[in-house]
Amino acid sequence: MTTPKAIPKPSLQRLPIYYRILKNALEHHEEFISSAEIGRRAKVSPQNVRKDLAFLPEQGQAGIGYSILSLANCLEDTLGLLKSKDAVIVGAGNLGKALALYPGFEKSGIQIVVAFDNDPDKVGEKIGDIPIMPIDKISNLVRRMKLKIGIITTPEETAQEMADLLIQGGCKAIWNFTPTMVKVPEDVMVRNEDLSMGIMVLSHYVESMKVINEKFE
Amino acid sequence: MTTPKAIPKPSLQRLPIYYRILKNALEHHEEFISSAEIGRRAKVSPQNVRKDLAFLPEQGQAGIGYSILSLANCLEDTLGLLKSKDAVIVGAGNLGKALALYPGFEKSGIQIVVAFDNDPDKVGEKIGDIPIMPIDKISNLVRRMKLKIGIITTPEETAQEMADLLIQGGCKAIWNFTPTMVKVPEDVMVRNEDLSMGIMVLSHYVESMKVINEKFE
DNA sequence: CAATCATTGTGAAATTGATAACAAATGATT
DNA sequence: AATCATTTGTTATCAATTTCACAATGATTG
Repeated sequence: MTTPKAIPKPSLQRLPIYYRILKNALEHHEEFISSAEIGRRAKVSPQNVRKDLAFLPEQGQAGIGYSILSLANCLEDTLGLLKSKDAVIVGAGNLGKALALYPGFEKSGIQIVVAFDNDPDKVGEKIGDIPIMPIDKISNLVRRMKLKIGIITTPEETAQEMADLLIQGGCKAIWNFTPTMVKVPEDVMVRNEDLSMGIMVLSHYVESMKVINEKFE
Repeated sequence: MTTPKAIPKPSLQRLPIYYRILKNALEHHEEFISSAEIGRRAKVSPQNVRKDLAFLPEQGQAGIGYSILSLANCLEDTLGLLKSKDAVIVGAGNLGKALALYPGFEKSGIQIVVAFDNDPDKVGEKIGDIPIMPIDKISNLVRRMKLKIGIITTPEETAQEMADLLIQGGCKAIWNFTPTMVKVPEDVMVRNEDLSMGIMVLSHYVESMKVINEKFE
């Protein structure tokens, strides 16, 4: 009934940072934390932290701050970290392997349950405990296992094709590590994580700084 | 004298997307492209595309659009993709290896020239052609080789330490793949690429969608 | 060659996000 | 019990970004 007002993207992207800080604080047996302290650690202004947290049902206590435990639980709920979710990786190259073995996913409740590759040498092998299957099984398996999250780390030429197969199988969220922008229906979320884009931005910064420095050197 | 007005961050982050689209169009032997078409492919409004491109020296032609070749060249210049730049990876784990071998960097003019790790078994080995050196050599080597770009893929506990060493050696841009927010001086750009953050955002989407779907199922 | 069409560049308006400011709440202190 | 310092939630303000609207421009057409 009361649509829980959608969280704006910038806020949503900061929530995982706060979550990380809270988990860390918990390990140090802290109990309460102020927006000022969260802000210091996350490099965000305290006001901004409070604004972000205002989107959550959890409330802070004036004079005290936020209960770290409650807030962390609340974030786990909001970010959907509690229910463990299964995901699939398409492309068992270096990047695919690295992601499959990335320890951070488990902490986020993500479990990679299967990988796909078209290389016959790889099919049948395993990445850790994760079996590698041929790509013509994608749709079927994704559907049968009710997987909703697909990660694409193939060469860019096949990215769209792989995305189509995943969606055909019922995937609703796609994490695309290739430089192509894959096209998806309205109801599917795609996050393009083109790594060379990141390097271009850094590259621009280093370049533009050189210009400035040349004046002074 | 005339400071070439700094490009706002949101615009800067879209430029690599446009660049990718232009390169793609070039391969299809297209010659001119309109802001509307770029926008369609990049999922950005045409006005916004024009505003972004207005930060570049390159101009479009009314009635025709932008010369794809000129604009691509201009972007290569602006993003510093022409001049090859050397970079360093700290942390020769799975992710570090995957990045070191990632083919996309070369296209962006980035060359990984050396990796560092504290594991004595890894030191002395190579990732492709890239030698792995002990971390106590970071500052020295970075300084001697005048490296400006550092990529951190160590466990999160050591991230800050590694960043400090890189900066001590003269690095001006740091790409941090650990979940920690590293602190850096004003003149150093840091890009935090916490992968588990990405998955949390997707995870949130899948969760929030479930709520909606449950109403209809 | 005039009229039309597609498309850019840009100033103004609207929206969105961030910061500042402050009343209300809470525990600590005197 | 009263006061003080701390810290939240919220409203108002400010800044950045995006969208809107349209005049200006150059190609195309009859």
